Amino acid sequence: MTAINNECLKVDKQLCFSIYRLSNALIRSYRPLLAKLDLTYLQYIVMMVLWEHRQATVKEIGDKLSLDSGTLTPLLKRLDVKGLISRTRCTNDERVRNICLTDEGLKLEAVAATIPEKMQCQTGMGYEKLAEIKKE
Amino acid sequence: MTAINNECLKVDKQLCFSIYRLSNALIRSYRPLLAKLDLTYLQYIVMMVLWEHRQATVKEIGDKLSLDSGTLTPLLKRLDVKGLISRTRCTNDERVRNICLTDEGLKLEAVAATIPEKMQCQTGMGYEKLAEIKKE
DNA sequence: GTCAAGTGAATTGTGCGCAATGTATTATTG
DNA sequence: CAATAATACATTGCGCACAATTCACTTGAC
Repeated sequence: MTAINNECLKVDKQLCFSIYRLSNALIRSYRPLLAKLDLTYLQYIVMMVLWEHRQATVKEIGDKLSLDSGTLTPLLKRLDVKGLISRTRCTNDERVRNICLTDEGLKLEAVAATIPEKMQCQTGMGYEKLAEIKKE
Repeated sequence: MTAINNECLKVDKQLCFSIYRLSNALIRSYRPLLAKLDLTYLQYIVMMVLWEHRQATVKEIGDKLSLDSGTLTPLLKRLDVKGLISRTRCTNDERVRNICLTDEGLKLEAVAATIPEKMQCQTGMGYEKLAEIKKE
């Protein structure tokens, strides 16, 4: 009953907020599984890139995940402290960091491999529908 | 060619990560519009609850948005500092905070009302598809 | 009334997200 | 070759998310 009362200004109608809430909820549901690996969800995603490519630069990881160095640098330091990766400078181009899996990081893939199937109630369904929305 | 090489452990196949990335991208696209209101996306969402209900307790806002007091308390303090809300204690139950719009907070609705239509390229389409996925 | 349990917020600490800035290092241009 | 621009990270600072803890207050059992 106000001057405005715009339906579009109601939370329940917001597509963006629905996706935001869903994203939080999904990551939350990963948490107990990932606790066994001592990884956060984003750390798990970064490890996934490395399990697939064995090594990568910070920029390559950032491009792949749409994340910048402000997010990745501290995260990679934490993975380094955990002993899962090494962060050496490239000899050709000293600006570049070469992120490599350690043996321990490599071994973790076997443990992580059990996670997707435990989450498969979410994954596998609805994926095609997502692809459409993703195009914006 | 490793022992594991699980397709499910590839980032591109991850439904959760697609949603996470989409959520970040959508909120990023709101940022320039919200900068004119001096609000973050989450502050905008909380204001939306208040524009609709005029007042609410911290718990009510938290239930509506699936957020806890650890997130809301500092956010509400910032809205208070901006002069958009007041945070009084309930007289019946001193534990409860009553969050109310100020006149300035109320006025902001008129400015905010222009945002949904500017974002309507995203909103309005794909909404039905989302509803399916949201059910999990 | 008194004690125990429950509830609503606030606090603390860790880890993102991201803009803005800084710092080497490399590439380019005149 | 020197000056400039571009590149790859690192740093800083703010604002979420959320688990865990604490505090104040209320309610319920006796």
